[in-house]
Amino acid sequence: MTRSAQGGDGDEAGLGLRERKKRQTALRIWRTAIALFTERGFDEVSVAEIAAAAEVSKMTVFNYFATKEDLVLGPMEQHIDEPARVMREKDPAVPAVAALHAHYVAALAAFDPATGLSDQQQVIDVIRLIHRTPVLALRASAGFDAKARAELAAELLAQDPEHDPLTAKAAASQLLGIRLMLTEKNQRRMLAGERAADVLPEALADAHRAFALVERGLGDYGATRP
Amino acid sequence: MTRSAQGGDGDEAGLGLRERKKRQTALRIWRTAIALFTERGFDEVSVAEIAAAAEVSKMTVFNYFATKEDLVLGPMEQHIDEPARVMREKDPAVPAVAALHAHYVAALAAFDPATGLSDQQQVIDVIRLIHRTPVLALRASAGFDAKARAELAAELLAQDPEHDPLTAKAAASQLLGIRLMLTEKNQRRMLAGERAADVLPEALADAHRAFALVERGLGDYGATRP
DNA sequence: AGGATTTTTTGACTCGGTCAATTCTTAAGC
DNA sequence: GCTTAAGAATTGACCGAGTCAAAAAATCCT
Repeated sequence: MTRSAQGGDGDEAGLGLRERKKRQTALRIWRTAIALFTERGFDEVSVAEIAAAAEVSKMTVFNYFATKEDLVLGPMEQHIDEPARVMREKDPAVPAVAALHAHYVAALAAFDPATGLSDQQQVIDVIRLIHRTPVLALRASAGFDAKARAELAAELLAQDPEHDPLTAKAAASQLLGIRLMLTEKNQRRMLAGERAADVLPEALADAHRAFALVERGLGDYGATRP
Repeated sequence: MTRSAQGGDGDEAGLGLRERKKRQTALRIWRTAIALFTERGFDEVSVAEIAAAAEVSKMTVFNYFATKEDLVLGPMEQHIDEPARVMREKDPAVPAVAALHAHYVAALAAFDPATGLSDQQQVIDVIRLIHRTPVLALRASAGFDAKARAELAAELLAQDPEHDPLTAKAAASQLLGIRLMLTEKNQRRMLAGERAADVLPEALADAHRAFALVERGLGDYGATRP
């Protein structure tokens, strides 16, 4: 438990042989799993097979990844707290919608995989896998959202205790719902084979429209206009 | 005896012996499962135990309920299409927010279990079970929401093809997000032991505030006001 | 190097869920 | 009323995910 305190998080520098091997093993297992999954589908590959292909025992796989699903979703869970972080670090004079809007647009422009825009084959493979596997789709959209929503709501409340908890949760729900929806649309287009750069313009326009909708409200949406 | 129409059982009139027995078996299994779950927890009861207690075989349980989770969540899945139905049947001049707002308020006033307000012990037991069991909570909030959102978005689009799909999905996401949040708050208060009638006033006030927020938008929520 | 610590492996186990074949029950035809 | 065909329910065997305890192998520290 003594974490040799030298060196930052810089990939593998000065980490000790044990630590380095652990990372290598984890990475090997993960790569093997993704390769097998993309080749034959999530449900058609057993953990035992992955273990064999990665030349470890089944238990070792579960040692590194709590569940079979985490083999696919694990790497994404680091992005969960992003919205809350954006709120925490923003200029207090900037409204919540504007801050998250700006952050999302910046992520789009940088082709951050978390927005769904990415030309990396591995990213696309994982996205396809999630979309093809109901149980993964469920945990991806729901599991994340629940945690992210709670954190964002907590952050909103912490910043402005004048607001009541219900409003904070409602705001968090709306803001994250939009994000999720935009990301899903981008992902669908990437899966359809488009290039990220080609999708970007409409993705930006979509983001503007969607965030504006949240900012100004639904109004009389859904009613026939005279 | 052609069609033995005797039997004032209401539900099961004129259904044939076989059909009646099936329903009885399903009901017996369900009741047994809920009883065992509430007594000892979802994860601490095996399907084999439920089968034994209900005096059927394990296979028969899976015959009536596709998965163990469905033993708890199954009965709720009928309410999924409610929002889409409300939209379909509403006066075209009424905005979407207003229609769903009104419908939710009416459901609250009627102590519809789907709103979280209910004094029935069995309903509360199931709610507690879901809140206590992560995997159930996930499927309850997420699995439903995904399907309901898709249906509502489709209905919004069908009614007014002028609107673009993205806006429809965003609207559906916001409207259902609010519903879910309000319901969760009600459920938490019921689990805390309050009576539905006592919770109702604040639940109504919450609903008004939350739907108003969706109607008018977040605006500059989260920014420090001068 | 050598002992301590941690990781990996092994093998056995539980539980959810599926499958195929068999038995039992019910509905219907004679 | 008896037989027969259709469906349920059961049985038992099976698979995969995930857990556990203890043995075995690797790494770390002095």
